Amino acid sequence: MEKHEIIFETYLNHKGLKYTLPRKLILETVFDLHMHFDAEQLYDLIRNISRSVSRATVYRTIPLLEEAGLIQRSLRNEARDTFEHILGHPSHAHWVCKACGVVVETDMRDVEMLLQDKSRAGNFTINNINLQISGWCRKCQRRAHEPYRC
Amino acid sequence: MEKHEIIFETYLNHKGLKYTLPRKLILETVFDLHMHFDAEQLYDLIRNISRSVSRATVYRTIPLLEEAGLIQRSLRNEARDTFEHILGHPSHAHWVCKACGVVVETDMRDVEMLLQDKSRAGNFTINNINLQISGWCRKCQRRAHEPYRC
DNA sequence: TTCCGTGCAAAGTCTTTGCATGGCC
DNA sequence: GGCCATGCAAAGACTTTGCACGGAA
Repeated sequence: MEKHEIIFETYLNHKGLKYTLPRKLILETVFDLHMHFDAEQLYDLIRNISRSVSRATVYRTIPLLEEAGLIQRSLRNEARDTFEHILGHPSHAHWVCKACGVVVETDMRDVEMLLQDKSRAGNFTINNINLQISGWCRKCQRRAHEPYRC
Repeated sequence: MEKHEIIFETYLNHKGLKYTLPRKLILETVFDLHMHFDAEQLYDLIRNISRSVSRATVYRTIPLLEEAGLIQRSLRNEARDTFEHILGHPSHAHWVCKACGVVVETDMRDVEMLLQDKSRAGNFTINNINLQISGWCRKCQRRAHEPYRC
């Protein structure tokens, strides 16, 4: 049994809930997926595996995964809430290009150390960090210097 | 005329759009408000001033303010998109307590400098930075050490 | 028996859009 | 006239919920 499964099952037990097949399928799909996702994408992927998981269950399971510390809310894409799994995923920043939309992730352990210091000073216990930088990527640089991109 | 007005009007002109009264009221309300807001709150506030601005206009103006670089999307609160104005507002981090929901802002110019270095290395032009740290505040510390908050 | 889980469809909430009107150049 | 702005109401897009059935302890 993989680590994320153990965590999820432990979490569910603590809450008096059960590690059922639909929940198992959702968890596995999330951890097979090495990218951001939204509820609909998750639902589609699971549908490919099994017809027996409903959209409602997907929506109901997402907050559980969040509470268990396995996924976190991420950049909002268009109108949809998006998430990413965070187990064994070192802290990273998202650099989002406002012109072409490309998202690049970079390590941010240095930033994290800085924040850990601050959190000690402020008596705050960090659970997770979400750092998003928007601007213009190398390719779109030129456009960034125009007054307003039209 | 205040700085944000000049910026907005200039932006609108560049796009061939007009700095109308509803847009003026919305802009002013946003800059009078020193906190995060969502479309509905903004609409309510403007309603107190004038009956003559519709919800649709508020929703249509928000993306313009965003494009003009005057506001930015922020933490998503419940189901609503939220924003904050960013002119003359030094970069700051949001510390969000997962237990009580309190949000504290702190300076993050040091983090910003670090990121500026990285952006130069990666040939990325930063437009703005959104840093959100979730965890538990001083008061809710104890709960943070329980296995799962119920 | 009791409590939890799930699917389905309906309801809800926030946001976007179509259309007709009205103003400005 | 041509273009843009706006209100209103309708439509859309996601997400949440009510309800009834089914299953495990």
